[in-house]
Amino acid sequence: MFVSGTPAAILHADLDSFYASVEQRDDPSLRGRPVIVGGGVVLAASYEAKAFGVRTAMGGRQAHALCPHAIVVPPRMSAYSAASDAVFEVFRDTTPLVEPVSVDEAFLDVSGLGRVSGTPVQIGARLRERVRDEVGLPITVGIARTKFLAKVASQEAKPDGLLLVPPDRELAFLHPLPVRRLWGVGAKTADKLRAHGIETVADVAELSETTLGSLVGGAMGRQLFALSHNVDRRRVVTGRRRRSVGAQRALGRSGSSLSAAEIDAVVVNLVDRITRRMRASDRTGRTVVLRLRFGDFTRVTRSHTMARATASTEAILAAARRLVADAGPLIAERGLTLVGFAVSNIDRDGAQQLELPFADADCRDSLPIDLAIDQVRGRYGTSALTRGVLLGRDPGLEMPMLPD
DNA sequence: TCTGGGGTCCTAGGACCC
DNA sequence: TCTGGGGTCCTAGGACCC
Repeated sequence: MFVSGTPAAILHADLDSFYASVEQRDDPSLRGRPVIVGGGVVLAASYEAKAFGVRTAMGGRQAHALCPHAIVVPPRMSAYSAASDAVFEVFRDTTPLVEPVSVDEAFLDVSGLGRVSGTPVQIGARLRERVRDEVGLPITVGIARTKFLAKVASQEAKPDGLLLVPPDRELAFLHPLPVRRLWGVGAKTADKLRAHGIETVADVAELSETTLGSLVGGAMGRQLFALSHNVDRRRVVTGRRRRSVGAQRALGRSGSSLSAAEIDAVVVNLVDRITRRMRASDRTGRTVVLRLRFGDFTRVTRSHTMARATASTEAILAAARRLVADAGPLIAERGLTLVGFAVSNIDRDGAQQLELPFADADCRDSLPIDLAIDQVRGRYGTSALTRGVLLGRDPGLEMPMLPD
């Protein structure tokens, strides 16, 4: 039996109106005034703008109607990226157990830091002070025993707040909340639940797992059942690997009139951006996904899986062009308003390439580990997998034992 | 409400294999 | 000639998140 001296304590740290706060930090004339970052669409709004009903992802025209005196500034992505790095430095200085959620948000496991750093509330308060003093940004911290409760706590505490959910108050805190607060419940699922008279977390908690599953699908049903009963066993995990790398470009109304050559130029640019990022982060991928949005705002995806993982612009561009060519009739028929690509099936071990210790020429190629396993299995049978040792950049790595 | 850019995960059907 | 069950991979779409 595992006995821990201190109860689990998880912090959810979430920067407030991140992009807009960076703009207000860097330009004092924007402080205290409604600020909108973005042009056609609101990327971020300061709390002064939010007070007028302006929301993230809202169209620019609507935002202007709600708050005509707002100051609209173009996004400065590199400034946000630098600010994010500085904030994450404070996070990692607080505890090594940091799980990034996005540029402006992370979970921190501070269980067991008690003797060194104080109570979770003291740690959270100090974190907020440091981010304000050292980076100049407001940040909200939610503290609880689980990730889900910590996240809900930070949402409740915004802006610029700190909220602890005490272990003996968890259900009282959770049950009155609207279903939208449950992780994974968006507009569609909330509508579905409302149609059955389910409005709050307490309502969800009255249903059986089977009933929930029949309403919203198996996996979602299990998740809602667990969360509504305050069961969340997810750990704070560090070093999570990205599973896809993508880029997209909205073309506006003029997109429909683009020539094939103009579309190709966009395709080349997108693929170039993606493959640069893949090489910079030492990653390779096997599946190229094309994303299209049309004049009527319907969307489709098309994908192609290559024989081996790569970060080569040439190889990925060739696959990308083929996908676009195959979608030609659809594009001609419906008119294009957005084109994007993602490369997924990212090598599980990053860009680690391994050589097989077998004689065949094409088996001596450098292969991603997954593909190497497939090749060995196909060529020599499963038993070879338990004997072999792979050679390559990591010479000591043993072949994984497979269940069969 | 007239819609950006970056991601994650789940579902479901078909092909293929044993 | 007709047939079962289990598994993996690929493709496409959808919902959701920040």
